[in-house]
Amino acid sequence: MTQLDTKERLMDAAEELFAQQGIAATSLRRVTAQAQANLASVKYHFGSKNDLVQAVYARRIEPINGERLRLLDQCQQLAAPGVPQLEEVVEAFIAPPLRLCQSREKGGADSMRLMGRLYAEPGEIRLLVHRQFEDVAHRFRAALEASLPQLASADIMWGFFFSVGTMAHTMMAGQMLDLLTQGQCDTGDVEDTIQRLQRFAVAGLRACGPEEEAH
Amino acid sequence: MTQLDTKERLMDAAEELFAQQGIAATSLRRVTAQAQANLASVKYHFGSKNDLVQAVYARRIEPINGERLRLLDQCQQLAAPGVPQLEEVVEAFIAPPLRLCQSREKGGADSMRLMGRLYAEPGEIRLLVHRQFEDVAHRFRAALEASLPQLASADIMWGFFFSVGTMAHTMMAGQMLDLLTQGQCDTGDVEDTIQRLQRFAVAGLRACGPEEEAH
DNA sequence: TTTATATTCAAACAAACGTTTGATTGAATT
DNA sequence: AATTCAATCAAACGTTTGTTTGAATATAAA
Repeated sequence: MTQLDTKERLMDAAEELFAQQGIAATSLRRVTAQAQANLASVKYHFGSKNDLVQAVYARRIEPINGERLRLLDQCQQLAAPGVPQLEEVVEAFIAPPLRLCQSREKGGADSMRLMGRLYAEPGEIRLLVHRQFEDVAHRFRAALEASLPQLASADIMWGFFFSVGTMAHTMMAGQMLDLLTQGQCDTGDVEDTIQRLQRFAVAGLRACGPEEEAH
Repeated sequence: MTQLDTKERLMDAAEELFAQQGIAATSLRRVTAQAQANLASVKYHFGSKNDLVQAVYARRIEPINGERLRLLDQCQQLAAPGVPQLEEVVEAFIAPPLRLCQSREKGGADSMRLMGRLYAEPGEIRLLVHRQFEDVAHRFRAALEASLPQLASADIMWGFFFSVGTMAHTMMAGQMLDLLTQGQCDTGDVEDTIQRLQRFAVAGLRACGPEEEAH
C-alpha cells in the first residue's frame, strides 16, 4: 500500500515539475519534497534520477502508443478489404496522446506539455523514446502510403513528419495559444483541438505531392 | 581584437552546447573550456549565465525577425493595392529562420536545433522571446487575415499556431527525419525544405475554415 | 513472540554548480 | 617612462546537485 503510493506520488510530482521547469533543472529534492517522500526513496523505488525520468515517460507513452495501434487496427478492419480514409488514419495517430494526457483529473496539462517536449528533449532520452516509437511509425507509414497511393514514399514521410510537429507543438505550447488569443482559441477543448489538428494535417499531407495543375 | 574574439567564441560554444545538451544541463565550465576562455570571462563579457543565454538567442532572433518583416513588407508592396498571395506570406514567415540558421558555415545545424527548441523551452526564457515575437506575430496575423478573408479570426490563429509548430519541429528534429528515412528525406536541402513546409502550411491554413461542402 | 522482509529516514558523501574576488597582463594614452 | 584601462587569470566562495550509507520503522510470515 504505502510502497505503491510513494512510487506513484514520486512520478506525479516529477511529471509536474519536469513539465514546469524541465528535467535538468528539476532536482530530486524538489521532487521528493512535493511528493512528501524521503530523498532516498528515488533510489529505492527507481534506482536513479535517469530511471525515474524513463519511468515517468513510459507510464504515458505505452498506453498512448497502444491506443494508437488499436485505433489503427480498428479503422483498417472496418474498411477491409478496402483502405481506410486518410482522416481516420491521421486521427488514430493524433487523438490518443491528447485524450490520454488531458483525461488525467490532475496534472493533465503538465503531462501533455512534457510529452510534447519529448520530441525536442536533448540527450539520451530521445533514443529510448524513439525505440518505443519505431513500431508505431512503421505501422502508420504503411497506412498512410495505402491511403495516399498517388504520393511518393518520401513525400509521405515529409508530411508525416510535419504532422508530428503540429501535434507536438500543440501539446507543448497549447497554453500559449490560449494566452495569445485571450481565450479566443481554447486548447482545453480536446475534441475540438483534435479535429482542428486532423484537418490541418490531412490537408497538409494531401498537398505533399507534386504541384497540382488546377489553379 | 582579443576581446571581441572571446565574446564571440563564448557565444559560439554556448550555442553548440545548448543545442546538444540543453541550457540547464550545460555548465559555464564546459562553455569556457570549449571556447578556450577563462571561467570568469562569462561574468566579464555578459554578466551571468542568464545574460549569456539571452545574448545567444538575441544574436539569432533579431536578424530572423527583421528579415521576416522585410519579406512581408516586400510582398505586400508588390501586391499593392491588392493583397499578397497566401503562399508568399507563409514563405516570408518560414524561410528566414531556416536560411539564416543554415547559412552559418559552422554550427548551422546546432543553432537551428536551438532556435526550434526555443518555442518549447520552459522557464523565463519564453517570456523574453515572446516579447521579441509579438510584433512579428501581430503583423503576420493581419497579413494572414487579409489573404484568407473567408476564414474567421480564431480559425486563422489556429492555423498560424499549427504552422509555427510545423516549422519549429522541422528546425528542432529535422536530423531525425534524415535518419529515420535513411537519407530519403534530406533536410540539409534548405530551399526544398522551405518549399515543402510552405505547401504543407498553406494547405493546412486553407483547411482551417468551416467544413467544405464539396466531397 | 520471533523472524524475515519491505520501506522510510536522517545524515553525510564527493562532485559540480554559478558567482566573486583580487592580482596580473598587455596594449594604448599621456 | 609613467599612467590608464580593458581583459584575462587562478583561486576560492557558499550552494546545490545526485548518490550512498546504515540505522530505524513498519509490515507480514513463521
